[in-house]
Amino acid sequence: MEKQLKAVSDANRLTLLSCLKSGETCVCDLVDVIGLSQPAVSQQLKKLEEAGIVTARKVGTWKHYRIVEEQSPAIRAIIDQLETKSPNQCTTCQS
Amino acid sequence: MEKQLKAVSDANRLTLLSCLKSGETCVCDLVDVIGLSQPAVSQQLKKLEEAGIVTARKVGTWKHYRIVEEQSPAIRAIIDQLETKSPNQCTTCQS
DNA sequence: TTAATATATAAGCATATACTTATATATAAC
DNA sequence: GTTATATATAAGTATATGCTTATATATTAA
Repeated sequence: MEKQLKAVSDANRLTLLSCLKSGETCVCDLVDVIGLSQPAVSQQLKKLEEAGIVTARKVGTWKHYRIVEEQSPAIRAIIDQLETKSPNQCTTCQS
Repeated sequence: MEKQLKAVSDANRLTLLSCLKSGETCVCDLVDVIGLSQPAVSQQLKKLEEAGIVTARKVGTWKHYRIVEEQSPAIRAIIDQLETKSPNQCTTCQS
């Protein structure tokens, strides 16, 4: 429980989750939204993944992240409480 | 939201909340449970208080902390998911 | 095969966090 | 008033966190 809560208790990671609420999103689109460097976003996504909150699917060079459906009630409630944010989709990585 | 999540994403503070689920508890009893120094517990309680998750009532030299009833769904769900832990009550500060 | 692109990992660094010990404050007991 | 007790605050320090830049890896395109 602590690990999952640590994973979501960060403004940037909450923003990532807001974006992922709109559906599967590739890393490059998330980078545009967050306004951090690509490695920073990659590292944040890794934390969310290690906590079991998001998962990823590789499509060519791209990687599409999404929120794991099955969640504890607490994590579910946190995600539900986030606004949904729709990042612009880059033209290259639409699958 | 971030502030509240940061406040609860710590093992010791989650344990404090577990204890407070059993009802109003004075600091000295919480110190016994946590096994940290008294100042450490005091500081953790302050974080929870500043996040609006707990509140306190002073009774003489003692201070009784309790969980704030009204909570956002997310924080509510987190607290609900914690087990209830009943700390031993010290003989002096029973009010 | 070479160049370009998407993502991940590594290393370094600045800031945040969470303890500790020491001390302050407030109340109670004598 | 003096002493003891409960709690809070302050200062110091070790570790964790979250960026950055540089580099590695994998895939695609030419």
